[in-house]
Amino acid sequence: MLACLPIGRFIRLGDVAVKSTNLLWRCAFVRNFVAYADHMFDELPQRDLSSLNSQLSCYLRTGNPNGTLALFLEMYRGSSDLSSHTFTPVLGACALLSYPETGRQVHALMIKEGAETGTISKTALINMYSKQGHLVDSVTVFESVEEKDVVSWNALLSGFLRNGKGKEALGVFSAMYRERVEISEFTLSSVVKTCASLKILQQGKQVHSMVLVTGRDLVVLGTAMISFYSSVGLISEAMKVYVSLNVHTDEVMLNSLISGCIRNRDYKEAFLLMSRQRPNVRVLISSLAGCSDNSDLWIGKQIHCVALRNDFVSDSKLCNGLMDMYGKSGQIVQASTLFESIPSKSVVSWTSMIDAYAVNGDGVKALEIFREMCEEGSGVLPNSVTFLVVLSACAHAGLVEEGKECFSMMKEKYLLVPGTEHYVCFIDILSKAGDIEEIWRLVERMLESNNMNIPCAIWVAVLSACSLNMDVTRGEYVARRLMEEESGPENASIYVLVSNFYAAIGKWDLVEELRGKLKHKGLVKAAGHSSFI
DNA sequence: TTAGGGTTAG
Repeated sequence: MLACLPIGRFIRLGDVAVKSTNLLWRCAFVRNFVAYADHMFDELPQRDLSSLNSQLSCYLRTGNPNGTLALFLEMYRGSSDLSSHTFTPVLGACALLSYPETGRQVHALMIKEGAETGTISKTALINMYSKQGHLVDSVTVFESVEEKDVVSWNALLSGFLRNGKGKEALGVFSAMYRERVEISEFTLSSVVKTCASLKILQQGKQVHSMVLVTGRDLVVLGTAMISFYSSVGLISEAMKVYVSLNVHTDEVMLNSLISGCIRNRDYKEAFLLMSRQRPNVRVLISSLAGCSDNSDLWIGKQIHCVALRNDFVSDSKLCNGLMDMYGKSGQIVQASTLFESIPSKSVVSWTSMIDAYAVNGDGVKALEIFREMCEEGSGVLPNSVTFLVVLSACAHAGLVEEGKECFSMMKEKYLLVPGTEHYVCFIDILSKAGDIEEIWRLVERMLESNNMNIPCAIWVAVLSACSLNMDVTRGEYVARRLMEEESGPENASIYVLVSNFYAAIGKWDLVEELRGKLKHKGLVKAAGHSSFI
């Protein structure tokens, strides 16, 4: 990987705003940096390397990553004296601000300065890459760590978790056992969260036992356990954890339990718990998310009232939550009124509003808001979630040309790489328009560029398209590929899909064969064993 | 100087 890094292309940070063609970077740079660079450093009493490094991490710790980057820029301009202690907070700031190119450039500079070696520096790189979604780079750095410690392992584990790779995160946990790494409370915390994201009850209970055995950081780990039990629908178990810990003053823990109660529709308990502390913005936002998921307008309105009484409605994140709740409950007028009331609309505000129109069946209005967002005056740029929402709106409303336009705009104007979900959505748009030829051209391009490796979800979308458009030959090809690649009983939905395709084209013998196989697989039970070891 | 618990959009 190191050979691929842009050392030769390293540009002074100060010049990047002019030279980079990356639109996102350019906007972020102009908006955030210039104000800092001019004012902040003359007042520093000492300017030796050690005090400057402390200042860098101080900015980061106090929630001012722009300050970290601005000071680094100043140091880079004024001195060639940089140490590994300089780079770790800078990498943290890059990760926080989502400056992908800057992170790579800092990595390149670390190599140039000889500051890239050592477990701590490399762990900071593992985190930076994983926080920016570059898991492959993160893993490559991890593999290059000569003396891996529990922190570098934990960084790898939480990196997988952060990027939605729960199974891989559990794989890291197993590897830690194999390698006899002494796990820490940080490891357990990430594993609990992984179990929650995968909604795997048995493994989560196993980790709960480990938590009880270690007996460390029970407030933090207890909160993670409360979230876990809430997410698998066992709010009574979450409550037991809360009661057993006998810690009733920790706001984070109480917030977790309250939003868990809302998510599990235990409203009486939620409001009882809420009365134990002064309401705070965070608990209302997470409770609203629960209402959105449950489409529970009545409770959402109650929370809106609590927010009004406590003067929280000036908080734009809370407004986003309210807007989403109203949108998902079909109250488009209320959602729109809230949207208009937000003075500085973020990409989340815009995306929520677009989605509200989309899920209420008004694809045309969703596109109108999207276009408004893309105008220069809006001050925000659409991201990959925005495009997913817009493509989904086009798919549902049958807006084929608009969908095509958005898909190419995403790649060409906003330099965003479409993910699997975007392709699935786009294939759906083309399928509904009957354009199976265009779908196939897309598949062929993906086969060429991805070295024959296309995610299963995309093949599923293509097979649905073949089914809908009665393309028997290509459908059979896709069905064969899917059956070759997918073999576990956990993929029963693939069997059903392929079987439905054969039914649609009248090949009943194959339908029967598949149903037999599915039945057989369903009867095969795995031998009992520990889930992790 | 590195990792963990409760917030908003898919």
